[in-house]
Amino acid sequence: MTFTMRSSPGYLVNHLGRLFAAELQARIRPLGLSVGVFPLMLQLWERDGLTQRELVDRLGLEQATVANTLSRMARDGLIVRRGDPHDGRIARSWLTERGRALRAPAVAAAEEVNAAALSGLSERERDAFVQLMQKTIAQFEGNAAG
Amino acid sequence: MTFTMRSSPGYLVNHLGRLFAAELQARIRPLGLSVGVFPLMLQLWERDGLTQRELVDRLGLEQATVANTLSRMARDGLIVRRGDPHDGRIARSWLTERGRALRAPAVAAAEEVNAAALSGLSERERDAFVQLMQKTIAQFEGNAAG
DNA sequence: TGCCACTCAATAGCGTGCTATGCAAGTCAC
DNA sequence: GTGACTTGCATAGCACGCTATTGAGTGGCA
Repeated sequence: MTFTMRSSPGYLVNHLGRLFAAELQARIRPLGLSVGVFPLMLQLWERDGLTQRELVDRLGLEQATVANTLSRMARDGLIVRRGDPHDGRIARSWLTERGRALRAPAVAAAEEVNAAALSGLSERERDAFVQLMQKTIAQFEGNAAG
Repeated sequence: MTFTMRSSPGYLVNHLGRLFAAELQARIRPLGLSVGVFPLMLQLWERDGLTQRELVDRLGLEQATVANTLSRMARDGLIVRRGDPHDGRIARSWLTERGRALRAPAVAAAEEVNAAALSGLSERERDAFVQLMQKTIAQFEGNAAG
């Protein structure tokens, strides 16, 4: 059994990830969003005023990555960062009006991308696909920490 | 049906891609390789002396990405680039001895990552997973060009 | 022959991820 | 209360992907 890219799960998942990201990028760019900020926005739309640490824990990104992304988001007027009155180390991120207003169109865009990408699969296959990914992610995160 | 990250194929595939990449990175770093060069090395191990254009076509990356990656590979002594004697525009990439020697351990590392990642799935599930990814990739590439 | 269009590759500039490091603020031991 | 540890965030520097632009070489055609 020789190793080939086209049958390597690692390669396939990365390649597919790029395709998804490019498609989403194209659809949310007109809104002034980009793929990197999207997961952060999802969290903040859910609940405002999170700390950087909380975002790191929820998203599985590194602290430095979140710090950089928040900086861009602040620069682009999606959020404002304000210190916590009780703990001087903490900076909480709050959506601006503009950031808040993007929720519906952005989520719609993401749903469109998902639907288009999986349009060649049956309902059953789609569910299986999602479950296989969740299971594999759990496998990774079950090992070394999370 | 509300939108959630944990059930969004796009988010899952990207998250899983990062996990795979991190795991592979950790295993091939001791060899002096990184995840970005890996697909290019696979092509060159298969056949030496490819042009940048040929690599772009085989890998579905942008020309600029391949150019940058080849530069790093040359800097790190994995390849040498030599012009084509018949066409002055073309630069072909040739593996160095060192680059050539890394094939076996690098492929072994990738196979280990795949095996570890999918160790929680049955044989049947693994096959289904790979097929679902191939099918979804084909769906994407079937649309706008390839 | 001389020009134009095309192709190939390099480069600039940026987003998004990482590791490593530093600093300021809080906390705990004593 | 002081010193040491911990926690939260920022920054530097790099890999790796992208778009856009540039420049050099080829080839066709008037």
